[in-house]
Amino acid sequence: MTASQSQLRADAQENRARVLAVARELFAERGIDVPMAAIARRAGVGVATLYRRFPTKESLVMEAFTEQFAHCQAVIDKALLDEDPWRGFRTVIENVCLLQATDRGFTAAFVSTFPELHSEVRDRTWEGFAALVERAKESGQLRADFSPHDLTLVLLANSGLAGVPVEMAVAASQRLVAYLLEAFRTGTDALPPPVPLSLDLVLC
Amino acid sequence: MTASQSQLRADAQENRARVLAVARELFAERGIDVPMAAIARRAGVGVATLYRRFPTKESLVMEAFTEQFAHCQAVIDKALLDEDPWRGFRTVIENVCLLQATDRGFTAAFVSTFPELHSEVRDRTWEGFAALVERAKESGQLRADFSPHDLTLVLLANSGLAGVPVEMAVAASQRLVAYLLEAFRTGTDALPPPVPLSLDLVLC
DNA sequence: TGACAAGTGGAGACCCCCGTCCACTTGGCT
DNA sequence: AGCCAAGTGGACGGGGGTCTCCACTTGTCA
Repeated sequence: MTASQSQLRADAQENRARVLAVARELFAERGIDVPMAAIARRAGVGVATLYRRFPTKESLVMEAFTEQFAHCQAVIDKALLDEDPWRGFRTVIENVCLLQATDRGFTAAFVSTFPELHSEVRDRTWEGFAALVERAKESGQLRADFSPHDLTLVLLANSGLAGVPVEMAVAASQRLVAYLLEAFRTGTDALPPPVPLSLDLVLC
Repeated sequence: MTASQSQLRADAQENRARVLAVARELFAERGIDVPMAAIARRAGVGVATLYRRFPTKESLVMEAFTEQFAHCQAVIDKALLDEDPWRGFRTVIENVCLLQATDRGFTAAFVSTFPELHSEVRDRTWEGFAALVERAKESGQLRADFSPHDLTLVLLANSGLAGVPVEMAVAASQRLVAYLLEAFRTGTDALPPPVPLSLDLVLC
């Protein structure tokens, strides 16, 4: 029991965890633009504490979203094990888009922390997805001119929905994904119902 | 020749025009978040001049994008006159998405100035598009479960591409639109080529 | 229990934004 | 030519963001 996990004092360790939890909450709710002061306030600590644990805002963002990144990776890995190539492909797109629609900060965190520490993760993800695409094409269920780059296209498009209230964003995302999957495939399915989006909603 | 267009002094009139031109440029290039000071600087005037002509930033945005709004309206009106319902429908979506991909500030301007002065324009646009949808459905070329709200969905999705460099955004937008139109229709077309988007590009 | 390193919070330095104020300049009319 | 209202630009107030500094508190270990 010398250093169960780190040499942080017990109270400090607890504070750190609470900050991280609050950060995840607020980032998901309001995006990564929430002020550090807001996170500190809701966590019941001063800003200094926050900066002592996370030297920069970006490092906090990075740490806060690590589990989401891991989740994505897991989704892809699991999909590769699926016996039905199309179902694997579809599941990846659906899950990632759902995550994106649910967690407001996800995309921004993804891109803002991407170039740095995660290049290996990125490569692994990319390879995994490329393999998934290949499999799905070979099985004849995915159109031949689909490009792995289209994943980015989907992600970018789906990120455009981030502005609307969460439940709407989720519904809208589902419909968008359904449309796109239909275009990607060679069959036809029923779409989820239309979402009564209004342009007034786009900014907060 | 008493007051050819306004009672502004000649030099003031020229300054105003230059400010407006510069604003359009910068808004298109960098989005509506460009500082007023940047616009003033590039236009070769002081900020005061800028605020004298446009009491608030929003009014400048509004005025700068009026022609784009009008363009949208014109596109819809013209499409309603098209003898081929599907082509009209498709053209509207393609044109508006192209505008959106080309002009970085467009979407933000659209939504940020929408609630106020343009509600009548909005309604007219909406009605026009709804009619377009109806026509295209009746002709059997547009799927029956397409909702006019899906226009907003398309616009939101397409706005997600705003972050990447313009040429890429245009290409990406074209591919996205092609995918979506394919899903909206009942036929099949060749897609434009894949765009080698990388996630690193998303933020500037 | 006491000493001290580790931890803390709030004030404030620094920066960037919108919008205003005011002393100075300049176009246009007589 | 000369007057003056119209026009101008830069300094500045106010707000909000990130991150730092430092005097004070608190957990921990002997």
